[in-house]
Amino acid sequence: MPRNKESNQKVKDERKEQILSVALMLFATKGLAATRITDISAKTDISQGLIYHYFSSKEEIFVSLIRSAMNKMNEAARNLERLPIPAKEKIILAATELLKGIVKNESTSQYYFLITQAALSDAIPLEAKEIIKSQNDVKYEIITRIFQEGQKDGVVKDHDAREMTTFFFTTINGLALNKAIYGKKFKMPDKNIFLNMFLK
Amino acid sequence: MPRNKESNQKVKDERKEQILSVALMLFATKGLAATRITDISAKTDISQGLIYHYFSSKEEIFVSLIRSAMNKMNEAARNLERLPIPAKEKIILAATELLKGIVKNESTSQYYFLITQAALSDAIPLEAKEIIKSQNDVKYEIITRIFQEGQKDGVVKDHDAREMTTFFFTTINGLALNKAIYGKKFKMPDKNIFLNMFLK
DNA sequence: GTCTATATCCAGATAGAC
DNA sequence: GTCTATCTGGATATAGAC
Repeated sequence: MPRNKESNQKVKDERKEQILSVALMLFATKGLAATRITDISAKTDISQGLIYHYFSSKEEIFVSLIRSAMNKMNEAARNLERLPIPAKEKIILAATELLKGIVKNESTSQYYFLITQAALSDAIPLEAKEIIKSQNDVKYEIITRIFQEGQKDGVVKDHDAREMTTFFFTTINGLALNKAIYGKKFKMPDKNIFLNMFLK
Repeated sequence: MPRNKESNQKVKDERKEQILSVALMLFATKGLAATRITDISAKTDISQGLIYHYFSSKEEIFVSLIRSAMNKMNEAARNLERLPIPAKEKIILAATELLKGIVKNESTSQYYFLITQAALSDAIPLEAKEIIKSQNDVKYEIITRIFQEGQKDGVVKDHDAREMTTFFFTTINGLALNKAIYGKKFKMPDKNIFLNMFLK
């Protein structure tokens, strides 16, 4: 009965998705250690025991979220680099999309906090830390290259490109955390202030 | 025996300081929930039981740290505002000192993470959240006023002052977290890139 | 696949001796 | 003031019935 197998798989995937989405919210608002399996089970209406049918531990859920967060971000950065537009436009587009993502998409700022948490805290599965260590540089390098290209074009300021990249991501990260803290009360400031750091 | 009382008080204060300084380090690297009283007791060489002689709970230690972090920051902001120098100099001084603090002083970035954690996480004593809520605005308002003064002087860019303040602190916060993540490998970027957001 | 019940463990906090 | 020993609660993870 291949038919049944397929739909079973689908149900299984949906359950996993459901667990992951609730876990993301909880990990982002409470942290890994303070989130109990019972919290996840309550918010998903999936019994405690059943969660262990889909994931072998709380940590595995966390690692799975970190992995997909990093994949999404790197994917977006690679797509940006490939676009057939000038460097300046890429920078403006990146800033616009990232800020928009923070404002509109709940899960974006949640992902940022998850990664910050994972990178910072010792109380995090080693596997999560290693994923971040090995993949975090990807987007840094891409943006640095774009800045350098912009400098050749004469439209990007002549500071060290790598240092500008540090400001680029730390500021985005800071904003995402601020949005996570203040929620709807957070008012996104004008992106042109931000772009002043990089564009002539 | 007032003499004895005094020196007893001194020992008591020292013990409290010792507990607080270890707790700060642990809360910043593991988070509140994942830090166990036994961790604090091990690193201080103070027995578990004795810690409860000085603080009534793990949460109280945390709240105490948050309180002194907010006090220090607001104190610094107030001192800055009082200085008899032009707004532009105040802004440069603030940026310089804040970035220097992040690089030099271990505990500075630890405090930043503590506050971010406390503001973000639901798994934090209400009292800590309330301290932050009621005191966080102080430094925002001070810096906003300084930006406005600088705009009158014609040396600060004509963006909305409050929005610049948001960028000011979110970027500082982002850098502090980055420093906390990368430790000694973190290279502080040139502060002039940062100042480009605000100064003409 | 799904639930309920439970074993096991561990952390926070307390009690009580010195 | 300081320690060791202990109580107690609660959370992870498992077992076993349906």
